Amino acid sequence: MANKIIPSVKGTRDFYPETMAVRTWLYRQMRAASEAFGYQEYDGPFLEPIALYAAKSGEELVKEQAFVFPDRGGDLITLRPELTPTLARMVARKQGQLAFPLRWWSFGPFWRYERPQKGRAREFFQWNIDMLGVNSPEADAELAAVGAEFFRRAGLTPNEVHILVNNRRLMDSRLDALEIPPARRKAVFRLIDRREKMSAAAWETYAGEIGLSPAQLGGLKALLADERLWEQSEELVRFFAAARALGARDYLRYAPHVIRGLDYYTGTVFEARDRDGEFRAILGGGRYDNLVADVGGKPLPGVGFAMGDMVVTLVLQKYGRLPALDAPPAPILVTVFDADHLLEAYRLAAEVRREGFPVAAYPEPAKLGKQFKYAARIGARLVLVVGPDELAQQAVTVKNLRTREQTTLPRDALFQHLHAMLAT
RNA sequence: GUGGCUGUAGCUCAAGUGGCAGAGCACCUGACUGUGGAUCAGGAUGUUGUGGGUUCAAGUCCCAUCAGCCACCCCA
Repeated sequence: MANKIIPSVKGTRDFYPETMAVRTWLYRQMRAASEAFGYQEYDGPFLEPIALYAAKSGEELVKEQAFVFPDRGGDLITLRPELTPTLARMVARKQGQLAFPLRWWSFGPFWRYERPQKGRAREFFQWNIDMLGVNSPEADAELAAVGAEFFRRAGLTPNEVHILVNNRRLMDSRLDALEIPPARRKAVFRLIDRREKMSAAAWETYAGEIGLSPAQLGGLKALLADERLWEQSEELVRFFAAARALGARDYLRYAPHVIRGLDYYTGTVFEARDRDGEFRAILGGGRYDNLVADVGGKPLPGVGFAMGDMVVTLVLQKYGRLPALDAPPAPILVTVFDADHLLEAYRLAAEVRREGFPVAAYPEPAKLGKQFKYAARIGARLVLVVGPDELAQQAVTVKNLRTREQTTLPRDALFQHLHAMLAT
């Protein structure tokens, strides 16, 4: 029994119908938000050569976190840890044939060999959405607006989640002003990224370790405290103006400490969080120029974001926004009175199906009590019975499990009755 | 990859300082030889995550391992 069940692979999840319904529902909201802005769905292979990721991505993502294994021919295969390189290749291959600005979105599984924990598994689903071929703050704002649209459709309000925005070029120019050399830029970005995770003292010590002078540290702290820093960036000024016009401004907020981990972001970056800061980022994205050139295409600017299925589900649970997803497999169950009436029951089930109702038929003769109990278990609303009495009068018995009312009616009146009973 | 907590029937959990493994819910059967979620009466269930070790004796102690959770790392 239990000791014989082969365990699932670490960090993977079994999607029972209830959780599968959540995944499907998320997919539907993502689709709705994407298509509302004119984005087309696409997908790539789940298996990719490791070389695709060697070109870019964060080094750790490929070296430490990707599932890599040799296929039977000896080639190294990767279970895709992210979609962006695949997107870059797909675009590079047909660059001359595609209409830009290109708006594409996707939802599918990804794999990363990490230690599972809250909001993070080794196999997860992710929504990716990108616009390629333009380099405008307005395009950036549109992507943020798509994210906001998703939250709105999912029932998450600006009081519960927000999208924090910053711009790397802005931060670069400010760091220039502090005379922090480009060589140290990466370390300083990491420092900024970790501000809220460390104590103030530890953070300042860390700043000293990466070579910041007290004056530079002071300047940096002033930067990170300046909520109006964005007003000095023409890109961000236009970004917020466009977001306002798009009706997404209430979800957006400038946040000087948001910098994002991935190296390839070049301009505006953003991430969504629950406002209590309880969970990790719900989505993350930004402008990444030169991506397509990295895989051999012509240079092409782009902006996009990714949202995993796990954190957003936690947030939706926290705020009680997951809809009741307990739809029964079928609202109608046809019982099998006994072995002699099995085919009669099946003929009835087929007729009702042809009328357009989803119908489950009991798959073998069994006591009616057992079949009624089963009907109640699966959440069926109506139970149909054709036994000897009904057959003799060309009738069907219909029991409404909610009201417990039962009537026997002629077959030609059945459909009308079913429509009426299931209408509410 | 580093550190911490946890692991007992399908589920939630019990089993003073080591002494023959239990309850509730759920499940199955029957009362109800044409009817459900109610009631009542019965019933089945675990090599206590796995593998070693200490002991006369281990769910209970020790070691290892696996899994889950949490933090770090990284990020969705």
